[in-house]
Amino acid sequence: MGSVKTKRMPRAVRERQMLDAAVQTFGQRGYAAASMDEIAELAGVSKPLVYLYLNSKDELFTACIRREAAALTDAVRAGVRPGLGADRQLWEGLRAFFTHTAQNPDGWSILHLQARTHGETFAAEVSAMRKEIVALVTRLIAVAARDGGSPCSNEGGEPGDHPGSDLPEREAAGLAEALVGAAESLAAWANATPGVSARQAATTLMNFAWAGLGDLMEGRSWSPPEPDRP
Amino acid sequence: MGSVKTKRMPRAVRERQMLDAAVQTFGQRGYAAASMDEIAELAGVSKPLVYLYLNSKDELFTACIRREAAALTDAVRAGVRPGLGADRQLWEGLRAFFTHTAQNPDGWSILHLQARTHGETFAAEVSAMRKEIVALVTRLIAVAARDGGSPCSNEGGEPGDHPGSDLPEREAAGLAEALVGAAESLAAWANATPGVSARQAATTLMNFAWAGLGDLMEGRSWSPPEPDRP
Amino acid sequence: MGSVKTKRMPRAVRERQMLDAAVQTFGQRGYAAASMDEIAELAGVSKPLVYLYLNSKDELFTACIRREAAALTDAVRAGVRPGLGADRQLWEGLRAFFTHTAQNPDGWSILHLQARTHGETFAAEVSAMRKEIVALVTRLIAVAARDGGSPCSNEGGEPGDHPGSDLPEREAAGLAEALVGAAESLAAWANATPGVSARQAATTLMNFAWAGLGDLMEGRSWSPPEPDRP
Amino acid sequence: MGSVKTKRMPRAVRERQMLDAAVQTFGQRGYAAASMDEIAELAGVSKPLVYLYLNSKDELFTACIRREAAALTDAVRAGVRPGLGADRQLWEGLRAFFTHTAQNPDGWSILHLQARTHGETFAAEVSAMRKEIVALVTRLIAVAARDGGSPCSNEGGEPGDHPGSDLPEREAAGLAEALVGAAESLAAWANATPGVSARQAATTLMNFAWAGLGDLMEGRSWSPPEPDRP
DNA sequence: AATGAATGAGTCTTCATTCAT
DNA sequence: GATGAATGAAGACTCATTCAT
Repeated sequence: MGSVKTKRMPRAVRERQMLDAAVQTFGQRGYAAASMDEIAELAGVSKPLVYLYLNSKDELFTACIRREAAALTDAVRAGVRPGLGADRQLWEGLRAFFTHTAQNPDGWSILHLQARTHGETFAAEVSAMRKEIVALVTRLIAVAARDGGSPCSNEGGEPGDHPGSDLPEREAAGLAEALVGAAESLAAWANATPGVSARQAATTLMNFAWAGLGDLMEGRSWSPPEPDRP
Repeated sequence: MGSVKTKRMPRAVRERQMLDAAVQTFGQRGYAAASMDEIAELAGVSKPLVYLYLNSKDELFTACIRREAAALTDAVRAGVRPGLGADRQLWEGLRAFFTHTAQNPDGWSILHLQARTHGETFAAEVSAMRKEIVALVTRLIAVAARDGGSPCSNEGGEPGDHPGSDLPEREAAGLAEALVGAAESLAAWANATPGVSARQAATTLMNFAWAGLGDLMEGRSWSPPEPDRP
Repeated sequence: MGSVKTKRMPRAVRERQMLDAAVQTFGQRGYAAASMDEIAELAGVSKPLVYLYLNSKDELFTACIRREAAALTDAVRAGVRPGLGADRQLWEGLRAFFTHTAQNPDGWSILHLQARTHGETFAAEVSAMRKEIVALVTRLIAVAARDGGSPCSNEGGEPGDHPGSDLPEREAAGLAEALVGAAESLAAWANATPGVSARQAATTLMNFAWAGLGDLMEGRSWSPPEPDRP
Repeated sequence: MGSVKTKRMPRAVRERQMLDAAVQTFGQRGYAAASMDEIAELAGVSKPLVYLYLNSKDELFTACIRREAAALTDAVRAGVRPGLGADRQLWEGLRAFFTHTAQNPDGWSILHLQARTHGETFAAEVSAMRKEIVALVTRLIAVAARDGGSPCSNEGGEPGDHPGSDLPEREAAGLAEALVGAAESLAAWANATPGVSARQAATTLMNFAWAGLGDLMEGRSWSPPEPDRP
């Protein structure tokens, strides 16, 4: 059904078809609710062939996760070119992220939702990728903080203008985590809200985040009220 | 096993035991992987009784979602008391959120992960709650924008200082979405990182978000570079 | 089919029915060729019930082996009453053995054939039983050897007549092994040859074995020709 | 893997390789548990080739049985040379038997265990071979009985010494059956017990059997006690 | 109010077997 | 002479769900 039932194709091609079908099915139904029968039919293949090539439901799912994770990180990394200023890098990275997730909703569902809900093994697989991205963002934030790059400016900012407040390690990690979380959430929102483009989602997030980061680095920070009983 | 097998308890009590067991099981295993057998055993009841009271797996899951959603929104709303300044309201809301999710990891897992991965019906249930919270946050943002509340200040800010730039409807929604997403992400991070308290998570998020919102309302916004080909 | 489909029976009864059906099916088809479907149907039960009570094909098979092994050893031991002379004991044991195997061909098939051909685990289960019987026979032989019981006589033999040649340990074990093997083989033969009763099979084996043992103990033994090069 | 993958070999050779692989696999795993995949891989051939040469799993198994049965009977017959005395013939036959089974454990497993547990068709195949051997032994016993060969003597015995009690047909058959069964059992025992050679196994059995036969032929026979009610 | 007994339907997985080249 | 590609059929096992008591 999923594709014209052409027989006798080289293994590599068939394997790709199967992964495509699997990503779609897992992404829409979830790991447990997806049946191997359904995947096989969608791939235009008999079930035994799926097993011959991919061994088990577990391995098939893992293969999906790996493929989609690689595709996503590749896309993001392709955006973040080291030559640019920190804000520009972040902007491009976000844009790549929103574009990719918008174009691969099933893959994104696998990474963002499905893999996290079905056993530590799968979750760990995604965790690795997420950590990589969080680290990348953390680095960008740290660079911005060091350069003191007035992040409100569009340009990279003349380095050395302000010394930049060295953000504590964990603080930066927390910020990166928040930013990535915000991005993940916006991705879903953008996909679900008609008329919101990847560009717009990225802009919203940049506005939200970069200004806050700027203030932070310049020492203007929000501090909580006295802990309950003064 | 789950509890001492006391016979003949009033229905309300039994029902609570079942929901407790169900939340725990669904939260940890996921909807599909959780078995009615396991839930019944954990509740210390026979399976037919679970069906007698809650009719089906679907309804049981829905009941869990509703209960946990109500508990979470109640907790958050209890924090956000209308009398305070917008920033203080946001701060208290976030603190309540992080505290509640830290204390109810299984319930949070159901709302954040499980319900979203198993069919539109369940997702819609959570969506309703989420929208409520996003609306609440959107309102806070709008208020701050109108009041022009320099959100950097700890206090509500003297209203009327600046007129406040009316944020476009969708922009506000996007920001709220981002903020909620960031909060969700930080909740997981705080739960998983030893030594990060609900207070700290809330502070991090306030720092991240409030300044950005402030800049935004004062017209200082980040704008994207020329769309590739001018 | 196997029995009138009466519903709602106490667990113990149903379990017996299942074991009966399993012994019959495993005994006739072999472990691998027997299907759980077939067993369930023969037992007049649905497959899930078989799994509920007996957990898995492996455990079901093991349960069959244990039950049949116990039944066989019980039968043999009931025959071999310690009060009698060694030859009489052997005779009664053999008769019990041939009688039991003739009446329980499926059980005997499981012990003698099926269990030995499907994995060490099952084989070990039977091995234990077989060792027990071989030990019992070995003991009888040793007693006869000590008493010097002229085994040709019908009576227990006046003990002390001849001192009896202490057979070497391994020699006795080999003899016992041979005797048990001969018995096993004769059991099949008796079952397959119409008109051969358990009594006759036992008599044939006693004639075959007892005299040889007697000669052996009295020192008259057959010795092999010169090893190859005369 | 099973052998260096040399291409384009004459059919006879390939067929032998396949049978070798099949005997090994069937012997160790049993008919049902052995997979054609495994056999093909072990033979270093693709599966279709196995089918091209041997048609089906059934036929392949049958071919194994036939080959191994022929090898075993050939070996035994080569030992039993008609010129010798009956006891010597038996001795040589047994020695050949134990030697061959020790050297071809997989083939022996097929004949002794596997073929008997998987359907009448296969069992019949082995049965034929077994009958041949039992007949051979029966003949030896009959000859010994006629010659009155005091079977305790090492030599053929002077014919005509005692007239020899004509053993009833069935009696002889039963004895032969017992002897063959004992041999089969001892073969397994010898294979499993380190330090027991084919020679020793044969000696043990000769001691066990020949003396008994001797007594029998000289009229000294064991007779059962009165049938229950004296 | 509560449960032991029971099952229909479906899922993952494997295997003997065949084409097309 | 030989194989990579492919499948129909079947089997072990599980689960949500219901009776009869």
